[in-house]
Amino acid sequence: MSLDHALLVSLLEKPSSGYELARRFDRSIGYFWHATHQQIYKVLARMEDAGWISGEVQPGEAAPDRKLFSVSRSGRSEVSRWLAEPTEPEGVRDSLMVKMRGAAFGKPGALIPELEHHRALHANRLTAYRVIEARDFSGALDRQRALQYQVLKSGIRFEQGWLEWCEEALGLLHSFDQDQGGNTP
Amino acid sequence: MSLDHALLVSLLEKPSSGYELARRFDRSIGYFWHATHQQIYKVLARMEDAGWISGEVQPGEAAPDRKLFSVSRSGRSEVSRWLAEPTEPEGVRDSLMVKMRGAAFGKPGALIPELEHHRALHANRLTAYRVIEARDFSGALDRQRALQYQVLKSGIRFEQGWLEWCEEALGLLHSFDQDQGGNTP
DNA sequence: AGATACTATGCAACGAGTTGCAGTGCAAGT
DNA sequence: ACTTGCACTGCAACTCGTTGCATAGTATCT
Repeated sequence: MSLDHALLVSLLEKPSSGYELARRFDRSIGYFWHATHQQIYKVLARMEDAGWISGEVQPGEAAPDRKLFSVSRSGRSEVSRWLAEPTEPEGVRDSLMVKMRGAAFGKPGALIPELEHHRALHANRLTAYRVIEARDFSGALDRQRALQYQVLKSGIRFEQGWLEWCEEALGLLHSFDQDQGGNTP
Repeated sequence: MSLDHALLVSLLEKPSSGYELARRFDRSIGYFWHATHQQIYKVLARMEDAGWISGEVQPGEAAPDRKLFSVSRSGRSEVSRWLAEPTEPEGVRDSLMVKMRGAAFGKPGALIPELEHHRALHANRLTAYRVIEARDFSGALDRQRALQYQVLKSGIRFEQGWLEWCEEALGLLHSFDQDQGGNTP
C-alpha cells in the first residue's frame, strides 16, 4: 500500500484537487506510480478522515467547484516516517515477458505486432521525457529539481533499455519467420 | 488480470503442483510476474473449474500428496487467444522514485541506506541472472530456449540499468550531504 | 435545439492480491 | 520423546484496485 504516499508527495509539491491529481498521474508522477481517478478520490477521502490532508472547497467561477487539498502537519510527519522506513522493491509484472515465453507454444510471429506496438509506446514516452528534460532541467537545479531530474533520468534510462530490447526481440522473432517450422537452429 | 496466463505458460513449460509453481515464482518466471502461493492456489482452483487445467493427485511416497496440474486443450487455446490479443504495458509502481521526490520534503540523506539496499539487491539479482545465462544459455538454442533467453536478457539489461541509476542517485544524495543546508547550488 | 466534450466529484459492485492462520505428514536433530 | 523444519495444501478476512455508472455545470460545434 502506498498510493497514499504518492498522493502526499504530489500534494506537497503542489496542493491540488482530486481531478488535478488524476491528471497529474497521467504524466509526471504517474509515470512512476499510476492510479485512476476513482482510486485517488477514495484515498483522498480516507486521508482526510485520518487528518493527513485537509480539503477546502473552492467555488469555481465559470467552472465546477473543486476541493483543494493540502498536507497537514500530521501528513508531513507521516511522509517523514515513511521516508525513513525501508521498502522492498515492488514485485514486477510484465505480461510481455510472459507472452514471450508463451510464444514457444503458439505462433511466435503473432507477437511481432505486439512488440512493434510496445516499441512505439516506449519511443513516444522517451520523446516525452526528453522534452521535459530540455524544458525543465537544463541549467542550475535546486535540491527539489535535482531529485526530480534524477527520477526522470531513471525513466529515460528504462525507456531506452526497452527500445533496445524490443529491437533485439523483433530481430529474434523475424529470424524465426525465416527458417519456417524448424525447431532447432 | 493475468496471473492465469502466467500460470498457464508455466504449466506448459512443465506440469507442476501448486507448491512447485510457487517455488518457481521465486525464481524464473517470478522475476517477471510475482505471486504468492495463496494466490496461486486460488487461481489454480479457478482454472481447474474452468477446465483450462486438470489436476491429478499423486500419492507421494515418502512425501505429502501433491496435485499435479497440466494444461488441457481448452487451456492451450486460451493461451493462443491471449497471445494474439494486444496487451498494454502494465502501469509502473516504483516507490523508490516516489521517495526520491518526497526526499525534497524531508532529509534526503535518509534515503542513502535505502538506495544502498536496493543497489545490493539489484547487484545480487544481476549475478543470479548471469549464472543462469552461463548455465542454461550458452551454445545452440532451440526456439523455446531462445525466447527464454531473450526474456532473461531483458532482466539483465534492467538490473544493469538499476545499478547504474543507483550509483548516480547515491552520488547526488552524497553531494547534498556535503553542502549542508543550502537549497540552491 | 441538440450533440458532443471537458471539468469535476463520487458511489456501488466486483475482482485481484495480501496477510494471517491452520492443518497434515515426513525427516532429522537433540 | 520432543522440537524444529520443510513439503504441501488450503481457508477466511481483509484491503487494494478496476469497471461501470451517475451527476452536474460550462463550452463549443453544427
